[in-house]
Amino acid sequence: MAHDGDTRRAILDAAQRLVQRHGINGISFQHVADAVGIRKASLHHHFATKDDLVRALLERYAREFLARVDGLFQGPGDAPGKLRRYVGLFEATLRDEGGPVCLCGMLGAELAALRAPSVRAVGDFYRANAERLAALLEQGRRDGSLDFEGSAEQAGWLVVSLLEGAMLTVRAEGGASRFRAIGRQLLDLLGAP
Amino acid sequence: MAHDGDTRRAILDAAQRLVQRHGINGISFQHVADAVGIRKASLHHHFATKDDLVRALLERYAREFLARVDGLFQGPGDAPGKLRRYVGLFEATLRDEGGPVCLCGMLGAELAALRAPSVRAVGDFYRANAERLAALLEQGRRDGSLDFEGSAEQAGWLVVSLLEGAMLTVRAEGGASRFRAIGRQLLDLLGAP
DNA sequence: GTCTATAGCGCGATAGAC
DNA sequence: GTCTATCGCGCTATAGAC
Repeated sequence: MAHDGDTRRAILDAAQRLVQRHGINGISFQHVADAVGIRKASLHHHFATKDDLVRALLERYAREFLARVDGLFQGPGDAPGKLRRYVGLFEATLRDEGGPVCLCGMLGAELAALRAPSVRAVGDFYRANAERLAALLEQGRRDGSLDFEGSAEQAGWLVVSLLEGAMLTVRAEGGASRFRAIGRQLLDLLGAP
Repeated sequence: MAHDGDTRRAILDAAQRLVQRHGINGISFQHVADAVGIRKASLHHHFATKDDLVRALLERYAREFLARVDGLFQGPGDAPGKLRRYVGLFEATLRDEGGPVCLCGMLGAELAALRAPSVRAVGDFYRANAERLAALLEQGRRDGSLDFEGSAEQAGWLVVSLLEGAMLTVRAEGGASRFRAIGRQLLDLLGAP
């Protein structure tokens, strides 16, 4: 590799894909090294322990995903349209080869294998999404483009839990088309036109 | 042990608790044997391979959970009340010590580690729940005790995905109280009084 | 920064005594 | 049916040459 940063990025890319499919307990340094095309010892040079790798994966994933969400929510369009495209962010992941799910959905299931800082990072990711959704839902309800009962804050948490859960369940039954149908049903329940 | 069936049941009980907390990739025969108080080799006498153990766990879990659902849905009460108690079935699991989740929610995340028959068993569990929920939701909408947009079938899938997802996400952020709040929000969105 | 080699341990699974 | 002992392998992590 020409630059050290290139190898580091290649490792994170390969590791993320593998964890999204198999989980952190389902992969090893050997699997990641094989996918990158380097030796196991070289991987340890960039990430000394598995925990270091997990923390780097979580940091990058949350930063990039939330940047996309902010770009979407702060851009033009009404609340229902933004919600549809938000669901599309998850759906795009699911359509990739090998049935990957949201990194934080997978690690949420394997929470017992994570150290406290990573547990917090997973929870922070859920919370950051729920808060952004709550603001969007409240705005949509105020301007009349959405119509639903209950608090926008709890509705935001419901949307996060639903999308994380749907990514996991549809791999066993229904696939991406079922995920799309669940996304449409969610918009129906939130009173989107 | 007096009867062989007692040991078998003790193994299944211990293994289920461990898998619900750590996942199938997060436990070993050694962990299960320690929890039961027998040796690893004795465990292999009852379940020759890990796959045999997983299949037995799935068979028993689905049978017992769906029996509870059927008893609930076929009993007295209106649709909103039955839905509330259905959510309570999941909530009861979550309140136990050590943060266990639905066995099939956990195994849905670790689907890549399962053989085809177990993958089918997980999908069948989701489907069985979604179908029972769809019938209940449709009945509630017809008798006016529920009020929501979209197809009851898709709404059933939404409820399953939401509850499986919420069990996983609230372990990282919010705990059982957040799960209850999400359950209430779901009933709001479905037009329950 | 990448490599070969290896330490030290836990894993699933099996053999065979009692 | 439960046990001790062990096989062969994969794991995380490290040492040290290049």
